Amino acid sequence: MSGARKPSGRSSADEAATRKRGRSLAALGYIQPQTYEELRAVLSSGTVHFPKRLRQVAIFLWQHPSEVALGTIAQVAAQAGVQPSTLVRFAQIFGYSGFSDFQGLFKDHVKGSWPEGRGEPRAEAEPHAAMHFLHGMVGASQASLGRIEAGFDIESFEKMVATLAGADLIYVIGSKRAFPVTAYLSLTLSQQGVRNVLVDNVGSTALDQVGCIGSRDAVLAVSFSPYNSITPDLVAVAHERKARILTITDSTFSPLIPLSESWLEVVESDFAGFRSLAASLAVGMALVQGVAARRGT
Amino acid sequence: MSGARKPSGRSSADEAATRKRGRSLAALGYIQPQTYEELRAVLSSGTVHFPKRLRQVAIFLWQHPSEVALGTIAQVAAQAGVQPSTLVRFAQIFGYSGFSDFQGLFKDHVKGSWPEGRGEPRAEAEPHAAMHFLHGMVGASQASLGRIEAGFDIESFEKMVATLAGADLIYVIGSKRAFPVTAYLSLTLSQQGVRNVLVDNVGSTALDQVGCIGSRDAVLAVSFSPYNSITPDLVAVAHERKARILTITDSTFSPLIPLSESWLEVVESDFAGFRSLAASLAVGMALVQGVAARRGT
DNA sequence: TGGAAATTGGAAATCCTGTTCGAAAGTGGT
DNA sequence: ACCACTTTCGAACAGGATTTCCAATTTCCA
Repeated sequence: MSGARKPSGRSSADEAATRKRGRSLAALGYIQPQTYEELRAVLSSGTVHFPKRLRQVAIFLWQHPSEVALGTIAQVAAQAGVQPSTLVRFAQIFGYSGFSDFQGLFKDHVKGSWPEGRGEPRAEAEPHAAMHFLHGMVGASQASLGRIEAGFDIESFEKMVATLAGADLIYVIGSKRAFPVTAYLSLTLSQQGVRNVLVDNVGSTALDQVGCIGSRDAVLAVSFSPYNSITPDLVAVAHERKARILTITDSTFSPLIPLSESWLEVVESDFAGFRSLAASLAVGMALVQGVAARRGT
Repeated sequence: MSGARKPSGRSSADEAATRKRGRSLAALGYIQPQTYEELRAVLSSGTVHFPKRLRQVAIFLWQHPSEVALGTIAQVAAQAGVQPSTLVRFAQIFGYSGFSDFQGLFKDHVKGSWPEGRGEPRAEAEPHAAMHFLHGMVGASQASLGRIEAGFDIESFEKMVATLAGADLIYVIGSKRAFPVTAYLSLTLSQQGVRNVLVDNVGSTALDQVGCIGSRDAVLAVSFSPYNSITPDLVAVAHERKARILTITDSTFSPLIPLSESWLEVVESDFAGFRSLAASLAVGMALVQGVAARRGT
């Protein structure tokens, strides 16, 4: 619906609005912005002096484009602190027949900025394509980080620290995307003087390594979906050998959870299919610090 | 907004659906995914075998999340090539009362991945000591990320992408703290179909590996201070063999810079001696994406 | 300060969307 | 080949969302 603007309805509504309002804002000669960037340009030009409520709307549109794109008129109005009809009026000032039409601008923008994971790797049309992706990646990382602290399971965290600190030897396990995390965990643990084994499967010796795990050892496993790596297998072996399993994973569906004594959920955002590791690393560092602090005493 | 799912409505609808469908798909025990990542985890787990139309839906959801978030049910159905009611059924299988509820998942995801004026810098007091370090680590990561975009050297970035895209084979080099970064770089490059060699020095074969570098190859080196690792040596060898050297490092004093054709400075913050890798990873991902985009044509 | 014009708030009316339901078409097993 | 069951389709219905309209309020100018 909203994606396709109907030219017929627009022009008639436009005329009607202009006729009725006489020399009001609509007559100031704003042409209908055809893209989100055009709209931003108009809003930021500063030449427009809106009355109070409409200014409020403009500010909200500026600051929360995604809310506008995703929400219904009622939701947007509530968040902006205005009446739904005010939004419609705002849209009409810019020559649109109504809010839905106007909203299409925002939807298109969000859609366009959202590189679909699908086939066509659109040739970078814009010169700032590189910056845009970097920005998106930074945004994904920050989103991941921002989610950590809300609803963080401190209890599990404390239990994990205690178990790790009490363990004889710590095995750190993770493959594919999780491997960078485990590599850094292992490095920092060693730097803190905490003995550990990074199960990296070099030489395909991982199974033999975990075959040596004893009941006084702990396993720190990191695993993300899809859970098709060897990590679940390795952890299963460790579990059979009565090691204490501690897991960092990204959903409650992880096959590691039933095997784990404690676990933490860390959800990473992605941008265009490239996933952040920022949150997992931060949580991991916190674990290492906690363990080092306990051991150090 | 739609983000707030109504628990009351959900449970009753859930029960009703389960009762009616008997031992159909809905009874297989899928719990309602609460986040988009969880949903992806389920879909990618491969354990689910949908009938034809529903599989079609699953594939479309996977490939076009933004269309789902922004469109109406009719638009989504048309693009996916199914009936609107099929989408409703799909949503109900996962325990949602209908499509609107289900769509909220996608809206939240798009909103979350959208770098937007994040609201108020919530200044909640730390209720717990363990949280303090986590908070510090998150802060360090965010500080690192925040510094990237200011003063980012787009020109160098573009040159690096061009060189990498034109290279015959890419050698990725990094030790110690930089290793997690290079490991992830190598992984994502491979996933994008870009051939590369991760010089990990397993078996102390790194020098022999770089001894094979040719003049049409490129080296992507990541190095942080103190520069006392093996990385400068390896890069020096590569430089002698006329390979094109590209560097990500954390200061202009890095010994790699004189050897490099282009370089990027990425400064990471630390907290209590634990250094973030968030910025380096974000920049690295951007590089990979750029290379994949160029090669993809 | 008075009055006219512009702006705003709110409710009613309309349009459209999402959901439900029964029938038809597939599918697999005996 | 038949039967039971699942899946898909399409239309009717219900509910919400958007728009319109008018009264109330505010602003601005004389």
